[in-house]
Amino acid sequence: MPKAADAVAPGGLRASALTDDVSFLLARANAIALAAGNAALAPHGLKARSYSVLVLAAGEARPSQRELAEFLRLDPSQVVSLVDDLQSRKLVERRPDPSDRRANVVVATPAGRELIATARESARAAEERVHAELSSDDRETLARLLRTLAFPSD
Amino acid sequence: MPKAADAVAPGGLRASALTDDVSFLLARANAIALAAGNAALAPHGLKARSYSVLVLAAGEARPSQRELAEFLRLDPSQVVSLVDDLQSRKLVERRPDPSDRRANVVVATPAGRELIATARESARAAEERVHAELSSDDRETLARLLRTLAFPSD
DNA sequence: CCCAACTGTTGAGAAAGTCAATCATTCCTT
DNA sequence: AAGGAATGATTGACTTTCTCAACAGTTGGG
Repeated sequence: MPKAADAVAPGGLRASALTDDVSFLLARANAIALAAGNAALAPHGLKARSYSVLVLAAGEARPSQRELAEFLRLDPSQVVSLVDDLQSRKLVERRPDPSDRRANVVVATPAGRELIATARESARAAEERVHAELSSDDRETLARLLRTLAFPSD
Repeated sequence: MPKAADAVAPGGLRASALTDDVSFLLARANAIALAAGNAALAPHGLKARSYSVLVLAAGEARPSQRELAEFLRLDPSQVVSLVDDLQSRKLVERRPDPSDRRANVVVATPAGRELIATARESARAAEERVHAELSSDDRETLARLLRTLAFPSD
């Protein structure tokens, strides 16, 4: 049994109760990944948030703002300013949803798709750095497990 | 009744590019776990942040504020107000580090330990709800994989 | 014995999150 | 078909959290 006071200082907290707490590990891993992602996206004038919106707007799904809010777990008002910003930079357009005139469909412009293409590279490189110590199998199972947490009741 | 086109709308984003992005899954899973944790801790007058500090202060490690900041990935000034708050509620004490008079060691009071004992139950119950769809093995491997992300270079 | 580096603290400003109110539209009920 | 309830987007106010720079006291190496 190692004395409490011994290996305490530099990594002493590593043996703490929180190290077994999945929520804490989730928070810390997320903080690291987020910082790396934001740093990698900054040269493109994006953050993780705006990058996510842009990716979704460039996809097939034609999401409304409410759907973006739900998917990204943001307040609808946050989506407003996120889309405002992207739209003012001509990366994204608000189109009226033909089937519901209350809703806006958010679609990436050609410029937006162009930016995504290059930004995605930076994002991928950053993620690669963060996951450097995980095998390809590990990454796959991690993605699977996180998916069941992120989207319950499957 | 949903129309045919709505098959895309509600869950349409689930097939999006982000669903394979581990960083995004990390962010969303964390948001869910954090919300559940904060809700569960609120009745005890705690949030995830203050709970973490209290748990670490109640452990063996006798952390300094700088160590808390590093471990929790917070700015040192955030730790100041976090500890200020807990100290004002007599849950935690600042003790001068005998080996370095610049540093404070943060230690839980008996009242703090008492609170942790009950709060931990709520936290554990909340985590149980979040992880309901994961097997015990899955939780173990998830913890292991997250640990290598959260604490690189092991 | 200095000087650079480090700890905790304060304060200011930016960013992010929360919440209620409003308008236009749609859905439901009768 | 008309009414009212519910929904999507937006605004604005407010709180919380983040980020930084500056500063005093302390430490340790050259």
